[in-house]
Amino acid sequence: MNTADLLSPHKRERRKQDRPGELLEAALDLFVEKGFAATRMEEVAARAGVSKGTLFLYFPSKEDLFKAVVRASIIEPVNQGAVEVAHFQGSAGELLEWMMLQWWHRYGDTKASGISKLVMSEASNFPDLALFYRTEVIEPGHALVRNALQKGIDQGEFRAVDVELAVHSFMAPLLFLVMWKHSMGPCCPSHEQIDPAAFISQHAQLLVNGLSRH
Amino acid sequence: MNTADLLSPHKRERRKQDRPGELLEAALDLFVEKGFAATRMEEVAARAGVSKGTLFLYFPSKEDLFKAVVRASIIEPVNQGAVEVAHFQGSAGELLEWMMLQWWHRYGDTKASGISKLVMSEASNFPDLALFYRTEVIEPGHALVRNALQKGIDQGEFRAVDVELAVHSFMAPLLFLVMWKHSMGPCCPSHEQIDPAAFISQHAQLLVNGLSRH
Amino acid sequence: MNTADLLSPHKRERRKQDRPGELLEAALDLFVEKGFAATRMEEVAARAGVSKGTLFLYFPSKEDLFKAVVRASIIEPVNQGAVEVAHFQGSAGELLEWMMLQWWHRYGDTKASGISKLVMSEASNFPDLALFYRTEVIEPGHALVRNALQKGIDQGEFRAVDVELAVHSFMAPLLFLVMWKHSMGPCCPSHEQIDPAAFISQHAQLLVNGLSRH
Amino acid sequence: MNTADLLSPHKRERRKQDRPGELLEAALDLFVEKGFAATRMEEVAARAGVSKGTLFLYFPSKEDLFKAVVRASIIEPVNQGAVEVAHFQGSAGELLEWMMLQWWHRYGDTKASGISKLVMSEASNFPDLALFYRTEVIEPGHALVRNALQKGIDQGEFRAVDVELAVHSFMAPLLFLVMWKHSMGPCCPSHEQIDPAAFISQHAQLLVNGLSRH
DNA sequence: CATGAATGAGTGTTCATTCAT
DNA sequence: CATGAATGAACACTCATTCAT
Repeated sequence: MNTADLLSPHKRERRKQDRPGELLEAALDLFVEKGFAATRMEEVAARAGVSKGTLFLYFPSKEDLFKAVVRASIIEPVNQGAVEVAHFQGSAGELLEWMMLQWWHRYGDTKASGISKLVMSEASNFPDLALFYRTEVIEPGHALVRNALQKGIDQGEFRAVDVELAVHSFMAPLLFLVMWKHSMGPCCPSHEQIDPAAFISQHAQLLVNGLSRH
Repeated sequence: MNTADLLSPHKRERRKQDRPGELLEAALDLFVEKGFAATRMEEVAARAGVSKGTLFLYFPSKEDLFKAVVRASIIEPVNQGAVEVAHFQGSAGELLEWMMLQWWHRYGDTKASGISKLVMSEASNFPDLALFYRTEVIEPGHALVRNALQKGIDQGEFRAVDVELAVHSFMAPLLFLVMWKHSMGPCCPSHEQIDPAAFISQHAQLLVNGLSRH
Repeated sequence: MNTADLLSPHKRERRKQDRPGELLEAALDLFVEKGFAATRMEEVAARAGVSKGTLFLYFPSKEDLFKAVVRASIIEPVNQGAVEVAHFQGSAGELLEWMMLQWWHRYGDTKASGISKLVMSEASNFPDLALFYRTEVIEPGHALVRNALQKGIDQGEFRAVDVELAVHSFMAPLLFLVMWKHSMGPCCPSHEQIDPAAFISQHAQLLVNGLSRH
Repeated sequence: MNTADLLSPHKRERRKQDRPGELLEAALDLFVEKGFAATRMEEVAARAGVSKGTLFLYFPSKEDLFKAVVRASIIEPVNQGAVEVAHFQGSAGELLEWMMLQWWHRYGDTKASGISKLVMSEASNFPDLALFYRTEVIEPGHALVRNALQKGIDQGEFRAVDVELAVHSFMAPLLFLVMWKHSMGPCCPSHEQIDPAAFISQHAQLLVNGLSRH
């Protein structure tokens, strides 16, 4: 046992405990990059530095691995978001712009956003996954936006638009950015790339402006 | 020879000319429904009522078939759109709302829109297809929107926003609708479905309102 | 009908009569070049300028075509040889050398020699063809050589060697040349090519010299 | 664990190490018997007692398997030959006859000689294999014969013939025997079979006699 | 727990052969 | 007779999954 081992004891043991996480990490990368079908179990195992057999020790099938990846990658960010929104100080318009930018920085600009692309891409082949995603991610997310909008309307800051539809007006550009980033983005020359922060800012201002009584 | 034969002579010959179209139709259905990888060539052939060999007679490989489906399904709507826009009479704001609704009725609400979802889902596996799609579909489409926006700005109807970003604000909800329709949509209970026309109308009005000088 | 047609009347008709020959010609080329399995019926038809269906009109199967090619390409040269040998004037040694050179110029150096390579390559898959080849080609050929050798022995020009074995000593280099020409030859740099005439000459002289009483 | 296991421990492991050899053995049999195209991978696997997948675990494609068979079957005999020739005592004539007989017993009369027939049959479809064969097999073999001939000439035992051509005079009957054995041989009645040793002996003597100064 | 050799069902693709026109 | 569109059996190759070690 050398110095390094002394400084980080139980190295091997910690490794073992992280196994599932490392496998999910590797799988997320590959699923996002190549889609479900084009991702080979052996490649996932190789990227995680284990053998093919070990991967099946933790996840009984490719489909299970896929679902586990989606479930594991999704839950955390959503909960975080709810907490932070609660502490926001400012007008409803400011809140909405802030939420969109936060969403991008905390999730959209993250590797984890790849699973949104994944779910949208593969939902028709995995209906139960789509259901899970809607329940755990979309609904809570929509609720946050819905509340902010409703607050703006109730306070007389916004006009009395259809809140449900307005929610989608706020989510659409975010999901669009995510899809773009994971599909067409890599194929575009740099001068045609979208600047996410600038786009979100302007889009939010257009919407807030459009919503506002004048 | 019976009456039917007299009315449609050369049954086999007529069949032959329609083959490519019938095959592309069947392939579109299946690709949209199950994605590229999960679609089997034999199933495509079967749905078109021919044998596996016949399919390969017209398309030398699965990838070629896929690309042909994309090209065939997309080129028509794009060209149509450009023509119709040219004849529109009205303000820039009215034009934009009209364009969005038209896009939905002519393309988004059509089976063909499934290939937009397909391309976004599979772009990373078919880089050349992504390039084609960007060049032949996205760019022309963006140009139409860009012109409408610029006209509105030039005429003093709109504020001087970043046109490039505003283009995405107009496209995002349309692509979002398409993705939703082909992924989450089928899993949602009817009362949570999005009413596309209503959503587009309100979104367009929010944007136009947000863009307008007051 | 134009002048050309007047000069060569029945052009189409003559064409029809030659069909089998043209098909066999095309098939010979391809079989020799690529072997039985790698030759596609469609390619044979294309080279002969007819459709695939027409080819099957004349030869009921690929195997039949192959056998017909072999049979057609073989019979002629052998008969020719026998006639010419009968008129040769000179010693047994001179006759043998002359026969070998003639064999090369009349057959080995000809496209038709490709079928010898073919037969040797594919004999195990077409036993009946091997039998036919042995009966129609090898036996008559051997008989000519055998006679020449026996004559030399009877006349006291040659020593009393085993004639049957000596026949093979005369044939081996010729068949070797044919195989070489159709297999390794095309892959060899020119400076390593064998000069057939020089080789045959020296080989014949070595054999005749070795056979001779001194 | 029983006695058998103690005597041959790690049964599976031993199996694994032998796999490539067993597969090459099975493939050699079938390639020689049926040619490259007519040999099915599944049959090779079956003959080696493994599944189709296992075969592809060791050889990535049919072509690779074929090339591996050629290399494995040929390299050994060639190296062996070179060593043995170095120890030969006797005249150049005796050496040449001995070399021919050795070639037959060590290689020609062996299953491995089937690949010489294979290479000649398939060379045009596998140009790189032909190159390999020429470099690794033909050239070294020719060098041995060339040296023996040159030695005989230098020592005054042989006349000053063209050595390069004489080399072919020695190789031709050997290759002829191999081709015969694998093509026409099996179709011939026993009384027409060639006695290889007798044929080689007489051919060698004819050549040596023909080469000698008298 | 971990390994990696082995499996075999599944799929894209080819091509000899048929037959309606 | 000639055509060429259509067929479907056959085969190379892949990869998720298993299991003896």
